[in-house]
Amino acid sequence: MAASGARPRPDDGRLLRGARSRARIREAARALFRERGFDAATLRAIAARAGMGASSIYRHVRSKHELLVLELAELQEEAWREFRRRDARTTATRERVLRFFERQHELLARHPDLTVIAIRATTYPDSRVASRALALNDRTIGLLAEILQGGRVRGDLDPGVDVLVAARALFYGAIGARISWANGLLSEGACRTAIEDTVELLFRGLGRAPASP
Amino acid sequence: MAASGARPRPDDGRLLRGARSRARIREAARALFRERGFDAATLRAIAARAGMGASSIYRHVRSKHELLVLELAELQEEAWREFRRRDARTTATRERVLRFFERQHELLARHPDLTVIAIRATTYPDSRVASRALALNDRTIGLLAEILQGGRVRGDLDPGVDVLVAARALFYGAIGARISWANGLLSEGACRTAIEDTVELLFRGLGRAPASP
DNA sequence: AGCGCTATGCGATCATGTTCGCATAGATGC
DNA sequence: GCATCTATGCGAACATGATCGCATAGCGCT
Repeated sequence: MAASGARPRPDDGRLLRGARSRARIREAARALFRERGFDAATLRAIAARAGMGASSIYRHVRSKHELLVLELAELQEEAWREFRRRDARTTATRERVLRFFERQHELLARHPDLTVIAIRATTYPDSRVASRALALNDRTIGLLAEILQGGRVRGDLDPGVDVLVAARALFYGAIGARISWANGLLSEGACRTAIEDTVELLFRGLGRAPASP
Repeated sequence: MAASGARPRPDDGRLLRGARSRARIREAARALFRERGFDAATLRAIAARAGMGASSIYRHVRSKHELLVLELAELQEEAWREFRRRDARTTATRERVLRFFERQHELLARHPDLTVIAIRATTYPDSRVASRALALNDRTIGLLAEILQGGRVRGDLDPGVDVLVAARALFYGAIGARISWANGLLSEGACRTAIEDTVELLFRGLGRAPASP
């Protein structure tokens, strides 16, 4: 593992070689994930494309799922950039939330496979991978909470709600729709509609009596 | 596969033997899942306990995950029985929903492993398994929708809400909390609280203006 | 140059879910 | 009773993610 201990010379030739190898591995993995999907992208194939033996990959990565997490982190970054580029803090909170899910969905829809496997990664015994996947989720939940909080201080939302709980509910509602979509039970449009419906529902609430404590 | 073609004699000795084998396999699988967890319950170990070779299992089951689905279906049944036993249709809808999640959680808490793997099963390439796992989810969503619908006709709920959307939101909210719990990020109590909070939130709604269309 | 040390790489090997070809036993038809 | 068919079972083999022990190379130190 390259990340441990003191590293006096960052220009150590070996470390540079390692960094280049890591880059090649990630590139190969990304390409193969997109070409064949996660499961069909064999470690041996990734290794071959990266120009090395399969076992060498484990010098740089703890498991195949870790490669996935790296890829997911990048996708998340991309979705966020796109969202932030167009986002205005003054927009109605509900709109902002909807826009966010739109951006996210735009990206995930291009990689249905990864969407599903991301969820799978969350269920793996290797707690390293699972918690990193969950951390990604938490980041998204955090962003949603931030949006909601903005709305709350602006008086856009019921001040009594816990924004974190709400953000979680929104997030997992979206996940649920995407699982169905990724399994072919929902068309892409229906998935988007389902997410919108969930947002709508959360804003309106189920109860008849509105602000009854 | 035993389920195909005509079966003139249901007392066919071979079929009986097959049925007994299936029963042994399921019993062995259940025991080992609980003793060691799904991943650590090797197919070869299951086979050994069932008194047969590993490959023979595949005469009765399409994959290891199918054994899981069988087990999950049984757990679901158990949770429902318990819920129905104590449920009264006249109770407040929110209470009923909370009680349902309580029963479900009681059971799942005894099998944290299965909780997680059930989600994983939902992400599997073998669409047979994935859709069966999803079907179980849909059943639960259906029950929740039924509860909500009962509340709606009784005037307990805002008549404008789509009970199915709401049921899904509730269900996936619970799933989200359980994923965190199963990964050790949430204590069991915190998981229950999180689910309750989600229910609470859904009933109250985020928006400030209550019944605005 | 020589000696350790560490990062990297590799082939053999393992564990495990799954598939395959073959064997057996029970049923059916003649 | 024999041929045939089918449900069941088995051991060998396969694919693949992961591990292990050993080799190599680049670095620092003397």
